[in-house]
Amino acid sequence: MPLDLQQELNPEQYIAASTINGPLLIIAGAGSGKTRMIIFRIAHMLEQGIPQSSIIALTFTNKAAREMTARVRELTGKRLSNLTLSTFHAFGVQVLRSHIQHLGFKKNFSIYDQSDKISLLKEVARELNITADQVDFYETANIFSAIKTGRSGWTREIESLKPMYQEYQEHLQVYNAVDFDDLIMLPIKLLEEHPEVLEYYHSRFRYIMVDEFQDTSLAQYRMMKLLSAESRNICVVGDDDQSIYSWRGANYLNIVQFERDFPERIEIKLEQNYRSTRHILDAANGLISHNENRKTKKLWTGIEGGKALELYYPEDELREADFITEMIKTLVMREKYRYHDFGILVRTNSLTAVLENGLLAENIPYRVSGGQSFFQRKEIKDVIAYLKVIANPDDDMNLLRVINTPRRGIGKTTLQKIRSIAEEKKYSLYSTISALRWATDAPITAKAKENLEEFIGLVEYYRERILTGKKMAETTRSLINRIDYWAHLLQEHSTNDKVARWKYKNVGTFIDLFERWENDPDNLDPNIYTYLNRISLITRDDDDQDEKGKVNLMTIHASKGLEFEIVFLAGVEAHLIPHARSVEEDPNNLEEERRLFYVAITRAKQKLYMTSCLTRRVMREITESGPSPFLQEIPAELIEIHQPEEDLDPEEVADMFAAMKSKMGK
DNA sequence: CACTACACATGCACG
DNA sequence: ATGTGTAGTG
Repeated sequence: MPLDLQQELNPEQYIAASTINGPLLIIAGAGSGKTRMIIFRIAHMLEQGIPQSSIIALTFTNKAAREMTARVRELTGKRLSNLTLSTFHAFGVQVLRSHIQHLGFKKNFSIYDQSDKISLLKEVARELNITADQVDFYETANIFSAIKTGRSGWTREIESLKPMYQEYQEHLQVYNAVDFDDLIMLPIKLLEEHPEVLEYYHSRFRYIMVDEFQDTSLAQYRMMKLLSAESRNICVVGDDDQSIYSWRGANYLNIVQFERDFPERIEIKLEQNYRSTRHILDAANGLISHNENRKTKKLWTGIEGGKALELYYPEDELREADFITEMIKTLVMREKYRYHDFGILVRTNSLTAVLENGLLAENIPYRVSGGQSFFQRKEIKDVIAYLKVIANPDDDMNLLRVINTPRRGIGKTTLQKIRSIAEEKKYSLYSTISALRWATDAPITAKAKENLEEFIGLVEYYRERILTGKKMAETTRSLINRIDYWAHLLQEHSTNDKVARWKYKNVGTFIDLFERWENDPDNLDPNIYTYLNRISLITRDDDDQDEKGKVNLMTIHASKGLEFEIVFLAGVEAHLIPHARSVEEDPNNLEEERRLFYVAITRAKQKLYMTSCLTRRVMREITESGPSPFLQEIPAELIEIHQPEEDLDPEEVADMFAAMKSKMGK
């Protein structure tokens, strides 16, 4: 049955979905049916006879990519093995897998995440005799990222970090490892410096789409521009008002740049909102109109009426949690809402703990997104580190992680000696150790040498088996037994074997996941490299078990793209939103903070409750808290304000104090 | 020389 | 709560 685009879409969506040639800029407001339009656009292209292999659609998260693939498959009923629908980073990995040898890396390269990166920086600092109190590694990592992606250059104040940067880059090369920024920058390098690579991608991808365009970085923009240089069939979809990732390099000015680079573009605005009531939308419009750097647009909705927004002033964060849980219970009971109809949004992750406690105390089922991802857990990272060393023995960071996990009698002194040899010869640790086996004058004790040989033997034995690509999960299980990881956990948590058991269970779950992936018939290329690349790209918001029947607790950032019948926005306070640190860093961030508030409001379909605490405990200290200045930018008639109770007599204060104390005690 | 226990500081806004 | 650095032990 052919698609009837005109029937399925509104007039603007229809033009957006049916215009497939030439550059196209789509400004899609919150809740305007953007994803649906994209799905139909892809389906329409396929129906027009464009081969799957010519289409590439780039998204921001794996989750979005997965959902879109599923929906296109559903709509077209086609198998989509040749359609490229992935994140920029996953596409980058794909490019590197095929062409990285041009850049002096081997195909079995490791991908370093933020924590690997920081370990490497520490290692580099050690070698340059820089101590931890001289540099902030976290900050340095961010500076290096900005340098690498071309967001900033070497200014005088950071010039002293230059040797460290060079050393960092050299180490990556020796370890045959790339960091997250390299996943974008190295493909750009390949496209720019190797004409045959550029030609290959030009002839392959004739139709390019980019979703969440407002969140693309300068580097990603360059990549996408390179890809579309020849065909000029480039469609970008975004909303400048929802650009909230500038700290990760996102630059909504790419929208302006696009208009310059593609003057022949067609521009379409999707302004009908299908999500929220008038009240909510008017509040959002009122707020965002205070931003100066934006494309003018006016969202409208056909959903009339609705209720006013409500603002409460709880005494402190414990009362805030009480208020929210009470309200949820009441609404579930009286108005037959389900738990999954509620979203509780916060500006920072640290605010979730108290709210979580409140939900727990009231037996309200909930799920938190964010926090540590499964793959970031220590015990999982240990197993992954073994696999990474097996896949790429030159990967020093992961080798250092596993060489003494569990303890095998290879201590500081021995390692220090090997490190200095490795550094001198510009070898990886693994090759240094391997070479040491034959050396008669090795400057290490016989015992240490024996231990090292045993370790190398272990890696080699498992490497051989894993690289066959058969029964990899089973082999991993055997490895975990062989090193007696269970004993290691027990010893590490000698006071609390519950923790040890829990962690061991996680390891089991990880291997089961690996096994399922390995045996998936849709998986065309089950080998250790593709698996490691895949899990390196998984981020925290990617768990797709969208559990029904649970209240959703998350940061505003994590809520982008989601919607809830009822939204609670907690901590609507002066130093939290706009976040003090953000504005302090750069006053221009104020507009981004406002966009963040805008995103929060527009998640709500029917009702928005906001809470602003009078006092809040931040790291031991109780601080006074004022309401967020953004509240005044929402038209007053849209908000119902519940003033705090004032002039408490001393007795009441004492009672409150006691109540607070007893709460904190549990 | 490896390993343990203990003191001590940090907690890194958002992925 | 967590990691990191250090002094003491076998």
